[in-house]
Amino acid sequence: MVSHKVLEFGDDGYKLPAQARAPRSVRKKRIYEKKIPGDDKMCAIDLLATVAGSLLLESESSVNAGGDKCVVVVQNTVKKEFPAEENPVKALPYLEDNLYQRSPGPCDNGQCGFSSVITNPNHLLVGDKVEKEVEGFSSLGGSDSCEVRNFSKNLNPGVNGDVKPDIVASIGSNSSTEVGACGNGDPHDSRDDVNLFSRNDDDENFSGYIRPRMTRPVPRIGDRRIRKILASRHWKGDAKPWYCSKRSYYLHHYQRSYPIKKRKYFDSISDSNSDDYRLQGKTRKGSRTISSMKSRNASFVSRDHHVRLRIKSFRVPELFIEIPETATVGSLKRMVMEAVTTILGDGLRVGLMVQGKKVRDDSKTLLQTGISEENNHLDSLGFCLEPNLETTPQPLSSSYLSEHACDDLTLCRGNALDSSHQPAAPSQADSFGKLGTTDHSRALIPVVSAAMLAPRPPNRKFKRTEQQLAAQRRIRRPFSVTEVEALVQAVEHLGTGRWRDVKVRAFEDADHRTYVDLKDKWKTLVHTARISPQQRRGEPVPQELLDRVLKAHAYWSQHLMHQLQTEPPSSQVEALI
DNA sequence: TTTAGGG
DNA sequence: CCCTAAA
Repeated sequence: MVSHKVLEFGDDGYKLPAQARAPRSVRKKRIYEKKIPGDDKMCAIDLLATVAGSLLLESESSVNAGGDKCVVVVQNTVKKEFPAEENPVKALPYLEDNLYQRSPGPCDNGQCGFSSVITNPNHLLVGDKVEKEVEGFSSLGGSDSCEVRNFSKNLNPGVNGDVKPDIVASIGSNSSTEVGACGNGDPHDSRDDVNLFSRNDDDENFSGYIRPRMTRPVPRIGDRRIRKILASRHWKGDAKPWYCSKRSYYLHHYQRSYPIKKRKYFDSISDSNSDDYRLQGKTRKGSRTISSMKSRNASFVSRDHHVRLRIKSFRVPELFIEIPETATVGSLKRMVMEAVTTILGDGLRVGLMVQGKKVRDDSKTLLQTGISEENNHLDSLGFCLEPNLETTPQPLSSSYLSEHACDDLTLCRGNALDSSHQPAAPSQADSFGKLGTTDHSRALIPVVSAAMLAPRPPNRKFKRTEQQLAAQRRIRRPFSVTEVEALVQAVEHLGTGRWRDVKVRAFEDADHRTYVDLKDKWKTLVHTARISPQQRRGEPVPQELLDRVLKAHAYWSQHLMHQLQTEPPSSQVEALI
């Protein structure tokens, strides 16, 4: 028999219902062993999404909050509040700063992730199509729902030219797999930020957002966990959302930025990408801080009532790959690629959570939803990426991708490269702007855009679904006579209603046998014992064992009462046997 | 998370 | 083995 190695990538801390999604291997650990602290945070495939929202209150000038990889700007622009001819002009400087005035950052290995730009339809903040977009919005009748306009902007220092779509996965000690964006985490571009950094992180739960990250290469495969398991699911598409827990809050006042970061569930993550999120268990305090700051600075309230959010990096969920030891490295790579591609290509949609509740009504305004600087709901805002299981094809033609996505790309690039629009810090623009733009960002945009915007090719989808099913299904593992013996013995003692105990008692070390498996096996054993030997299939089970099965089954059928209590007296068990 | 049952 | 309603 060929043994398999199950490579486990990633641990986002996003948890799915164990029984529903978690790979059996993981599930088993969680259920029976419970030995690994934090293991419960493992999620199966759950894709991605680490999202951090950051609130930015209005600021006249640029805010170089960019300390991290991804930037998402959401603006709840309302038409009447923002005359078409005015908004873009105002917004542009800000955005440009945020998106492009970044240091190349620690992406020295050239592996940058992507960031997202979310903006109102009438408020395309990037690119030379602003006016057009605004006009278009006007005709939309003031829809204020946000939509993803572009999805990816990362800085790739020093690299020019075409770069193929690339996904960077960082595999850390925490098994975090992340489509990371990096390379824009440099603080140099903001003096105010520097001040922030001088601040003690332990103080007030602040963490200098723009603190330079350690230049650790994103992909770290060295300490990934490799668990040898006989069976494990590959990964499974699921409707469960991958909630994001990372959040960052930024309050910007004039030229200052006051990054406030909070972190709720990712304390265990040690990846450098998350270094600046270390605010263990201080979420509440952080919120208070925000409030106090707001009260102290009335001007924090945006004149334009914009809500600015920052979403940092979307993660690729944990991947589980089962592959024979004899497989080639190449095949392993292909498997990983396939898994990642499947995740990204299977269609994603953005979910929004406000105060723990999902906001499904896309027509609501941010104000109505409570996403506003005027209230405290900001600290409970979260985005998540979830699989788009809709069967209905999205109204986007396939050409959308090839054209519009590229347009967006072009927009980003063009703007990014053009530093002349950046009044706030031209020098910085010169320093990093030209370097940092695009290549990598561009690399990821197509992928992500495709995932976000493109309709899934029906045929391909179907095919993949089948593939997934095949990949998900655990391999069949017929019970050996030895196993049957162990099962029968355990049931004789414990009864037929305590499969968990049976598991612990007799199959503790059999990772691939869940209590459900044992229950199922018992069921088939009983059935097998009742049918004629001619009708039985598979490896024959000794009649002696089948007899015990029937005997035990009969016994426990008569002792359901006791079953819940304790084992029957050994004498009875003896008699039973 | 487990159990209990149908698929 | 899978999927899930229930507890």
